[in-house]
Amino acid sequence: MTNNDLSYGMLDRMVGLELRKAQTLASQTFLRVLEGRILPGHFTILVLIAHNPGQSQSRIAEAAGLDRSSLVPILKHFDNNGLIQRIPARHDRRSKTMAITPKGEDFIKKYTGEIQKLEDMLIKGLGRENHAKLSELLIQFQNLLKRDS
Amino acid sequence: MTNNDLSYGMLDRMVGLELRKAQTLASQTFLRVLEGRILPGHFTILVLIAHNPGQSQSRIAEAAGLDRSSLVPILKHFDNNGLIQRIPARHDRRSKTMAITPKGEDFIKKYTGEIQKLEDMLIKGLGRENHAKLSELLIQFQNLLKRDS
DNA sequence: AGAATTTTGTTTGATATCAAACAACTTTAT
DNA sequence: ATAAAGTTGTTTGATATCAAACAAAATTCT
Repeated sequence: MTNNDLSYGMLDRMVGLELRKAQTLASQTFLRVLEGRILPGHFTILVLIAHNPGQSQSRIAEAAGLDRSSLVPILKHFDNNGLIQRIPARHDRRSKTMAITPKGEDFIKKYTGEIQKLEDMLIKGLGRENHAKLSELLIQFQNLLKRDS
Repeated sequence: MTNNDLSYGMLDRMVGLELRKAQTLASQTFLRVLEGRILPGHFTILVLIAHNPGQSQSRIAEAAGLDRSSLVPILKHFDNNGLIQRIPARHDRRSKTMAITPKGEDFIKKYTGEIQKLEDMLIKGLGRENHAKLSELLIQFQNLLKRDS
Protein backbone atom coordinates (compact mmCIF):
# COMPACT_ATOMS: atom_id res chain seq x y z
CA MET A 1 0.00 0.00 0.00
CA THR A 2 2.26 2.73 -1.19
CA ASN A 3 -0.37 4.92 -2.76
CA ASN A 4 -3.98 5.68 -1.96
CA ASP A 5 -5.55 2.45 -0.94
CA LEU A 6 -4.73 0.44 -4.02
CA SER A 7 -2.64 -2.66 -3.67
CA TYR A 8 0.52 -2.96 -5.71
CA GLY A 9 1.03 -6.66 -5.14
CA MET A 10 4.41 -7.82 -6.34
CA LEU A 11 5.05 -4.32 -7.65
CA ASP A 12 5.15 -2.88 -4.16
CA ARG A 13 8.32 -0.87 -3.67
CA MET A 14 9.81 -1.99 -6.94
CA VAL A 15 12.33 0.64 -7.87
CA GLY A 16 11.46 0.76 -11.56
CA LEU A 17 7.85 1.73 -10.96
CA GLU A 18 8.65 4.24 -8.23
CA LEU A 19 11.26 5.77 -10.49
CA ARG A 20 8.80 6.23 -13.30
CA LYS A 21 6.18 7.83 -11.07
CA ALA A 22 8.71 10.08 -9.39
CA GLN A 23 10.23 11.12 -12.70
CA THR A 24 6.86 11.95 -14.21
CA LEU A 25 5.95 14.08 -11.21
CA ALA A 26 9.32 15.82 -11.22
CA SER A 27 9.02 16.67 -14.89
CA GLN A 28 5.47 17.95 -14.50
CA THR A 29 6.45 20.07 -11.52
CA PHE A 30 9.34 21.58 -13.45
CA LEU A 31 7.06 22.39 -16.38
CA ARG A 32 4.45 23.92 -14.11
CA VAL A 33 6.89 26.07 -12.14
CA LEU A 34 8.73 27.19 -15.28
CA GLU A 35 5.39 27.64 -17.05
CA GLY A 36 6.61 25.77 -20.09
CA ARG A 37 9.15 28.46 -21.00
CA ILE A 38 11.91 25.84 -21.05
CA LEU A 39 11.93 22.04 -20.99
CA PRO A 40 14.00 20.32 -18.30
CA GLY A 41 15.93 18.32 -20.89
CA HIS A 42 16.68 21.40 -22.96
CA PHE A 43 18.03 23.30 -20.00
CA THR A 44 20.23 20.33 -19.18
CA ILE A 45 21.70 20.26 -22.67
CA LEU A 46 22.44 23.95 -22.61
CA VAL A 47 24.20 23.81 -19.25
CA LEU A 48 26.22 20.79 -20.35
CA ILE A 49 27.39 22.63 -23.45
CA ALA A 50 28.24 25.70 -21.39
CA HIS A 51 30.31 23.71 -18.89
CA ASN A 52 31.97 21.43 -21.41
CA PRO A 53 32.89 23.47 -24.46
CA GLY A 54 34.33 21.60 -27.39
CA GLN A 55 32.58 18.31 -26.70
CA SER A 56 30.96 16.21 -29.38
CA GLN A 57 27.22 15.75 -29.63
CA SER A 58 27.50 12.11 -28.67
CA ARG A 59 29.22 12.90 -25.41
CA ILE A 60 26.69 15.56 -24.52
CA ALA A 61 23.85 13.23 -25.34
CA GLU A 62 25.28 10.49 -23.17
CA ALA A 63 25.80 12.85 -20.25
CA ALA A 64 22.21 14.02 -20.54
CA GLY A 65 20.88 10.48 -20.79
CA LEU A 66 19.52 11.05 -24.27
CA ASP A 67 19.95 9.27 -27.56
CA ARG A 68 22.24 10.96 -30.09
CA SER A 69 19.35 11.33 -32.50
CA SER A 70 17.16 13.04 -29.92
CA LEU A 71 19.71 15.77 -29.64
CA VAL A 72 19.58 16.81 -33.28
CA PRO A 73 16.35 18.84 -33.24
CA ILE A 74 17.24 20.36 -29.88
CA LEU A 75 20.61 21.58 -31.11
CA LYS A 76 19.10 22.83 -34.34
CA HIS A 77 16.68 24.88 -32.28
CA PHE A 78 19.43 26.31 -30.07
CA ASP A 79 21.54 27.07 -33.10
CA ASN A 80 18.71 28.79 -34.93
CA ASN A 81 18.06 30.93 -31.88
CA GLY A 82 21.71 31.82 -31.43
CA LEU A 83 22.14 30.16 -28.04
CA ILE A 84 24.95 27.90 -29.20
CA GLN A 85 27.51 27.75 -31.97
CA ARG A 86 28.51 24.66 -33.90
CA ILE A 87 31.99 24.56 -35.32
CA PRO A 88 33.43 21.67 -37.35
CA ALA A 89 35.96 19.87 -35.17
CA ARG A 90 39.57 20.25 -36.28
CA HIS A 91 40.84 16.70 -35.90
CA ASP A 92 37.63 14.86 -36.84
CA ARG A 93 35.73 15.94 -39.89
CA ARG A 94 32.55 14.13 -38.83
CA SER A 95 32.33 15.79 -35.47
CA LYS A 96 30.87 19.18 -34.64
CA THR A 97 32.16 21.04 -31.65
CA MET A 98 29.68 23.07 -29.70
CA ALA A 99 30.01 26.19 -27.61
CA ILE A 100 27.63 28.42 -25.76
CA THR A 101 27.11 31.98 -26.99
CA PRO A 102 26.70 35.09 -24.81
CA LYS A 103 23.00 34.92 -25.62
CA GLY A 104 23.02 31.31 -24.45
CA GLU A 105 24.71 32.32 -21.22
CA ASP A 106 22.04 34.93 -20.63
CA PHE A 107 19.40 32.33 -21.27
CA ILE A 108 20.87 30.03 -18.64
CA LYS A 109 21.21 32.88 -16.12
CA LYS A 110 17.60 33.84 -16.75
CA TYR A 111 16.31 30.51 -15.45
CA THR A 112 19.01 29.51 -12.98
CA GLY A 113 17.33 31.25 -10.07
CA GLU A 114 13.94 29.63 -10.54
CA ILE A 115 15.43 26.19 -11.06
CA GLN A 116 17.67 26.48 -8.04
CA LYS A 117 14.67 27.60 -6.02
CA LEU A 118 12.81 24.50 -7.11
CA GLU A 119 15.70 22.31 -6.03
CA ASP A 120 15.86 24.15 -2.71
CA MET A 121 12.20 23.36 -2.23
CA LEU A 122 13.04 19.69 -2.70
CA ILE A 123 15.92 19.92 -0.26
CA LYS A 124 13.69 21.59 2.29
CA GLY A 125 10.88 19.09 1.74
CA LEU A 126 13.03 15.98 1.96
CA GLY A 127 15.61 17.27 4.36
CA ARG A 128 19.15 17.98 3.29
CA GLU A 129 20.46 14.55 4.19
CA ASN A 130 17.70 12.68 2.43
CA HIS A 131 18.10 14.80 -0.66
CA ALA A 132 21.81 14.04 -0.79
CA LYS A 133 21.18 10.37 -0.14
CA LEU A 134 18.59 10.22 -2.91
CA SER A 135 20.98 11.75 -5.44
CA GLU A 136 23.71 9.39 -4.35
CA LEU A 137 21.52 6.31 -4.61
CA LEU A 138 20.25 7.34 -8.02
CA ILE A 139 23.82 7.70 -9.26
CA GLN A 140 24.75 4.35 -7.76
CA PHE A 141 21.71 2.85 -9.46
CA GLN A 142 22.82 4.22 -12.81
CA ASN A 143 26.35 2.90 -12.40
CA LEU A 144 24.90 -0.50 -11.63
CA LEU A 145 22.83 -0.61 -14.79
CA LYS A 146 25.45 0.97 -17.00
CA ARG A 147 27.89 -1.89 -16.42
CA ASP A 148 25.90 -4.52 -18.26
CA SER A 149 24.63 -2.53 -21.18
CA MET B 1 31.55 15.06 -11.88
CA THR B 2 28.90 12.43 -11.73
CA ASN B 3 29.43 10.92 -15.13
CA ASN B 4 32.46 10.37 -17.31
CA ASP B 5 34.57 13.45 -17.01
CA LEU B 6 31.97 15.97 -18.06
CA SER B 7 31.06 18.75 -15.70
CA TYR B 8 27.43 19.17 -14.71
CA GLY B 9 27.80 22.63 -13.25
CA MET B 10 24.72 23.71 -11.35
CA LEU B 11 23.04 20.50 -12.47
CA ASP B 12 25.35 18.39 -10.38
CA ARG B 13 23.35 16.07 -8.16
CA MET B 14 20.06 17.69 -9.04
CA VAL B 15 17.43 15.12 -8.35
CA GLY B 16 15.36 15.79 -11.45
CA LEU B 17 18.19 15.03 -13.84
CA GLU B 18 19.39 11.96 -11.96
CA LEU B 19 15.82 10.72 -11.87
CA ARG B 20 15.46 11.02 -15.61
CA LYS B 21 18.73 9.26 -16.33
CA ALA B 22 18.00 6.50 -13.85
CA GLN B 23 14.50 6.02 -15.17
CA THR B 24 15.66 5.80 -18.76
CA LEU B 25 18.27 3.20 -17.84
CA ALA B 26 15.79 1.21 -15.78
CA SER B 27 13.28 1.14 -18.60
CA GLN B 28 15.91 0.11 -21.15
CA THR B 29 17.19 -2.63 -18.88
CA PHE B 30 13.68 -3.96 -18.40
CA LEU B 31 13.06 -3.97 -22.14
CA ARG B 32 16.36 -5.70 -22.82
CA VAL B 33 15.92 -8.40 -20.19
CA LEU B 34 12.30 -9.03 -21.17
CA GLU B 35 13.30 -8.81 -24.83
CA GLY B 36 10.42 -6.48 -25.59
CA ARG B 37 7.79 -9.15 -24.93
CA ILE B 38 6.08 -6.82 -22.45
CA LEU B 39 6.43 -3.14 -21.63
CA PRO B 40 7.08 -2.17 -18.01
CA GLY B 41 4.06 0.12 -17.94
CA HIS B 42 1.80 -2.54 -19.39
CA PHE B 43 2.83 -5.10 -16.83
CA THR B 44 2.16 -2.55 -14.11
CA ILE B 45 -1.34 -1.92 -15.34
CA LEU B 46 -2.13 -5.60 -15.51
CA VAL B 47 -0.91 -6.29 -11.98
CA LEU B 48 -2.83 -3.30 -10.66
CA ILE B 49 -6.03 -4.58 -12.23
CA ALA B 50 -5.39 -8.07 -10.87
CA HIS B 51 -4.86 -6.81 -7.34
CA ASN B 52 -7.61 -4.22 -7.35
CA PRO B 53 -10.61 -5.68 -9.12
CA GLY B 54 -13.55 -3.39 -9.65
CA GLN B 55 -11.55 -0.18 -9.78
CA SER B 56 -12.17 2.56 -12.30
CA GLN B 57 -9.75 3.39 -15.08
CA SER B 58 -8.95 6.73 -13.51
CA ARG B 59 -7.85 5.15 -10.25
CA ILE B 60 -5.70 2.58 -12.02
CA ALA B 61 -4.13 5.29 -14.15
CA GLU B 62 -3.32 7.39 -11.11
CA ALA B 63 -1.77 4.45 -9.29
CA ALA B 64 0.38 3.69 -12.31
CA GLY B 65 1.42 7.31 -12.73
CA LEU B 66 -0.19 7.57 -16.13
CA ASP B 67 -2.70 9.94 -17.65
CA ARG B 68 -6.23 8.59 -18.04
CA SER B 69 -6.03 8.97 -21.75
CA SER B 70 -2.82 6.98 -21.98
CA LEU B 71 -4.62 4.03 -20.50
CA VAL B 72 -7.24 3.76 -23.22
CA PRO B 73 -5.16 2.06 -25.94
CA ILE B 74 -3.48 -0.19 -23.37
CA LEU B 75 -6.80 -1.43 -22.01
CA LYS B 76 -8.17 -1.86 -25.48
CA HIS B 77 -5.21 -4.06 -26.29
CA PHE B 78 -5.63 -6.13 -23.12
CA ASP B 79 -9.34 -6.45 -23.75
CA ASN B 80 -8.86 -7.52 -27.36
CA ASN B 81 -6.40 -10.17 -26.24
CA GLY B 82 -8.67 -11.45 -23.49
CA LEU B 83 -6.37 -10.54 -20.61
CA ILE B 84 -8.94 -8.34 -18.89
CA GLN B 85 -12.68 -7.89 -18.85
CA ARG B 86 -14.50 -4.59 -18.78
CA ILE B 87 -17.90 -4.53 -17.20
CA PRO B 88 -20.10 -1.43 -16.90
CA ALA B 89 -20.09 -0.36 -13.26
CA ARG B 90 -23.39 -0.84 -11.45
CA HIS B 91 -23.67 2.43 -9.57
CA ASP B 92 -22.01 4.68 -12.16
CA ARG B 93 -23.00 4.40 -15.77
CA ARG B 94 -19.93 6.28 -17.01
CA SER B 95 -17.48 4.02 -15.29
CA LYS B 96 -16.19 0.69 -16.47
CA THR B 97 -15.07 -1.82 -13.94
CA MET B 98 -12.12 -3.98 -14.84
CA ALA B 99 -11.12 -7.45 -13.83
CA ILE B 100 -8.35 -9.79 -14.76
CA THR B 101 -9.19 -12.98 -16.69
CA PRO B 102 -7.60 -16.41 -16.16
CA LYS B 103 -5.63 -15.75 -19.32
CA GLY B 104 -4.50 -12.47 -17.81
CA GLU B 105 -3.40 -14.25 -14.64
CA ASP B 106 -1.37 -16.67 -16.71
CA PHE B 107 0.21 -13.78 -18.52
CA ILE B 108 1.29 -12.19 -15.23
CA LYS B 109 2.63 -15.49 -13.91
CA LYS B 110 4.57 -15.99 -17.10
CA TYR B 111 6.68 -12.88 -16.50
CA THR B 112 6.68 -12.63 -12.72
CA GLY B 113 9.79 -14.77 -12.33
CA GLU B 114 11.92 -12.81 -14.75
CA ILE B 115 10.81 -9.46 -13.35
CA GLN B 116 11.41 -10.54 -9.77
CA LYS B 117 14.83 -11.78 -10.80
CA LEU B 118 15.60 -8.38 -12.26
CA GLU B 119 14.58 -6.71 -9.02
CA ASP B 120 16.70 -9.17 -7.05
CA MET B 121 19.64 -8.18 -9.21
CA LEU B 122 19.02 -4.58 -8.20
CA ILE B 123 18.77 -5.53 -4.53
CA LYS B 124 21.99 -7.46 -4.78
CA GLY B 125 23.76 -4.68 -6.66
CA LEU B 126 22.69 -1.86 -4.35
CA GLY B 127 22.53 -3.83 -1.16
CA ARG B 128 19.25 -4.63 0.56
CA GLU B 129 19.31 -1.56 2.77
CA ASN B 130 20.11 0.85 -0.01
CA HIS B 131 17.42 -0.64 -2.20
CA ALA B 132 14.83 -0.20 0.53
CA LYS B 133 16.05 3.31 1.23
CA LEU B 134 15.85 4.24 -2.44
CA SER B 135 12.24 3.05 -2.70
CA GLU B 136 11.37 4.89 0.47
CA LEU B 137 12.95 8.14 -0.69
CA LEU B 138 11.27 7.91 -4.08
CA ILE B 139 7.90 7.50 -2.41
CA GLN B 140 8.62 10.39 -0.06
CA PHE B 141 9.62 12.45 -3.08
CA GLN B 142 6.33 11.68 -4.77
CA ASN B 143 4.32 12.60 -1.71
CA LEU B 144 6.16 15.89 -1.55
CA LEU B 145 5.32 16.81 -5.14
CA LYS B 146 1.79 15.48 -5.02
CA ARG B 147 0.79 17.95 -2.34
CA ASP B 148 1.07 21.10 -4.42
CA SER B 149 -0.33 19.84 -7.70
C1' DA C 1 -35.92 20.56 -8.18
C1' DG C 2 -32.78 22.86 -11.20
C1' DA C 3 -28.40 24.79 -12.35
C1' DA C 4 -23.55 24.67 -12.01
C1' DT C 5 -19.62 21.97 -11.27
C1' DT C 6 -17.01 17.88 -11.34
C1' DT C 7 -15.86 13.30 -12.93
C1' DT C 8 -15.41 9.43 -16.40
C1' DG C 9 -13.82 7.48 -20.45
C1' DT C 10 -12.63 8.80 -24.96
C1' DT C 11 -10.89 11.18 -29.25
C1' DT C 12 -7.84 14.16 -31.30
C1' DG C 13 -3.69 16.64 -32.03
C1' DA C 14 1.09 17.59 -30.48
C1' DT C 15 5.59 16.16 -29.14
C1' DA C 16 9.49 13.88 -27.00
C1' DT C 17 11.81 9.99 -27.54
C1' DC C 18 13.99 5.94 -29.38
C1' DA C 19 15.71 2.48 -32.82
C1' DA C 20 17.29 1.39 -37.14
C1' DA C 21 19.39 2.68 -41.28
C1' DC C 22 22.64 5.70 -43.64
C1' DA C 23 26.77 8.19 -45.58
C1' DA C 24 30.95 10.18 -44.34
C1' DC C 25 34.79 9.56 -41.83
C1' DT C 26 38.20 7.42 -38.54
C1' DT C 27 40.40 3.70 -36.30
C1' DT C 28 41.97 -0.92 -36.07
C1' DA C 29 43.42 -5.23 -37.90
C1' DT C 30 45.71 -7.91 -41.29
C1' DA D 1 48.43 -0.24 -47.80
C1' DT D 2 44.10 -2.19 -47.78
C1' DA D 3 40.22 -4.12 -45.74
C1' DA D 4 37.23 -4.48 -41.79
C1' DA D 5 35.12 -2.55 -38.03
C1' DG D 6 33.62 1.24 -35.36
C1' DT D 7 32.05 6.19 -34.75
C1' DT D 8 29.60 10.62 -35.83
C1' DG D 9 25.75 13.22 -36.94
C1' DT D 10 21.56 12.76 -39.36
C1' DT D 11 17.04 11.13 -41.40
C1' DT D 12 13.16 8.35 -41.16
C1' DG D 13 9.59 5.71 -39.05
C1' DA D 14 7.41 4.06 -34.91
C1' DT D 15 5.42 4.77 -30.44
C1' DA D 16 4.47 6.20 -25.75
C1' DT D 17 2.85 9.93 -23.65
C1' DC D 18 0.37 14.08 -22.51
C1' DA D 19 -2.94 17.99 -22.82
C1' DA D 20 -7.05 19.81 -24.34
C1' DA D 21 -11.63 19.20 -25.73
C1' DC D 22 -15.83 16.42 -25.58
C1' DA D 23 -20.31 14.03 -24.34
C1' DA D 24 -22.47 11.52 -20.84
C1' DA D 25 -23.27 10.99 -16.26
C1' DA D 26 -22.86 12.06 -11.31
C1' DT D 27 -22.39 15.31 -7.66
C1' DT D 28 -22.82 19.65 -5.37
C1' DC D 29 -24.80 23.99 -4.61
C1' DT D 30 -28.47 27.18 -4.14
